[in-house]
Amino acid sequence: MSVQERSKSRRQRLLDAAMTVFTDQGYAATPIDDIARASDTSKGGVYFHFPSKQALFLALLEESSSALLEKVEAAMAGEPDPLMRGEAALRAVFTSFAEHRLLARLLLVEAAGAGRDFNRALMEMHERFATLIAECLDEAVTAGRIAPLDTRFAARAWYGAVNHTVLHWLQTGEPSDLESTFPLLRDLLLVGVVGREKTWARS
Amino acid sequence: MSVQERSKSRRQRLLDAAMTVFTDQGYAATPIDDIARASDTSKGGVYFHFPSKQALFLALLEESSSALLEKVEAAMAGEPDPLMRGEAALRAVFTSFAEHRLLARLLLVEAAGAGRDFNRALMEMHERFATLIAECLDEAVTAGRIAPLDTRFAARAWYGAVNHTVLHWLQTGEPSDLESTFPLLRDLLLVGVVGREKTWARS
DNA sequence: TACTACCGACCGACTGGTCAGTCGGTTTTG
DNA sequence: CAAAACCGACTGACCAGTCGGTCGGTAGTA
Repeated sequence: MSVQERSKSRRQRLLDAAMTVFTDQGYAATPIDDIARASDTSKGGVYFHFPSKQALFLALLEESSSALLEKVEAAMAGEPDPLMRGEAALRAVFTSFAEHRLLARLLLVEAAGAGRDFNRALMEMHERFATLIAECLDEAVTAGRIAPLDTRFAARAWYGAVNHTVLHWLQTGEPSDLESTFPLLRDLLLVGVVGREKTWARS
Repeated sequence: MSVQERSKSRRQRLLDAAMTVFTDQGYAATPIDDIARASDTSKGGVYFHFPSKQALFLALLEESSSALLEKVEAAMAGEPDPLMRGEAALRAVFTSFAEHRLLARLLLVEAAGAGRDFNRALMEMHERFATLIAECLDEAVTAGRIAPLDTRFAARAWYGAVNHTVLHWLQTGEPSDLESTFPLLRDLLLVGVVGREKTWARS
């Protein structure tokens, strides 16, 4: 294996370990040594790849949220209808979190209370997601599919509803199958925007 | 002032200072000495009233959320109609947060990422609020005002939407007048439950 | 009233442990 | 060999919690 490849895989190992340990113990309560041990490397190795503990956490946040965002955009790409696209986005977030508990914990729990610097980064991420939804709503308004409204605001409310539902699942484990709640939530949210009489033609 | 009175006011001074300092710097980043200084007392004094830093934070959480809950319940007490009562509850949460930024920051930001032990306490608090809403919805269903649905689930989604809206306001300061978004949010949420054709008779 | 004995509230210097970040040395690769 | 990657002992700062001590008030006594 070349040096660059080795280095890259090292870096990835570190991020993976950081994900596990940070989400298990929380940012503040996690010593760098734990990450070094969990990644089967060393403290010096961590500091070779990342300038500080904070930078490591930030990189982890960045990497994770970008991956999620890509997944969501991919899911949306297939749908021509704006409302369908919105639904697809929401569903993608849902299923991703359901599959990756740690990701959910990282983005929704740990990042929130880890300090001022992280809050800003986290909020930016939330806004990126909200923007995707808002754009769908905008298009739907333009197309006359739904009545005009403050789409950014509605998008954030949606997103908040999703987050809190996932959060509840994270903390209590209920419902055991997170994805089963998706249709419930989708209907609740969509009706709020399109009105009951036009509700999704679906089960 | 009697000894007991003095002691009680001392304790309150400590909680007030803790509120200020914790919400400013975050739980982990706040040394007890800072709270001692901010309350114009001493480290020993803090540990006389609270067995540990964690216990102090927990007491603060408990006290704050209980106060908020009482306010909400008081607001609900006046309304005979279940849907009105739900609206009143939501509005009370909204206005309380708008008036007390620090309270919002404590309950929605700091408590979230301060560690496992706190998450449980926080979740319990969220559930208490969600229960209030769910009970309104249940009554409304029984009265035939709205179609049957998983009311606990809907209540949590509502609550999440509110939280995220407040959170966004906290972090960005937009909109400058938080309470102005209440009608917007209320309509969005209520329509999701009652359907558009029955929407609140109001502006 | 005056004097004393006592006690709960409070103080802050100190301790023991922890941990982010450093640095001189070692290994691996090209 | 040179350079990049990596290691882990070490340092300095920081901080939760402790503990011996002070002080103001209160109760008991005469």
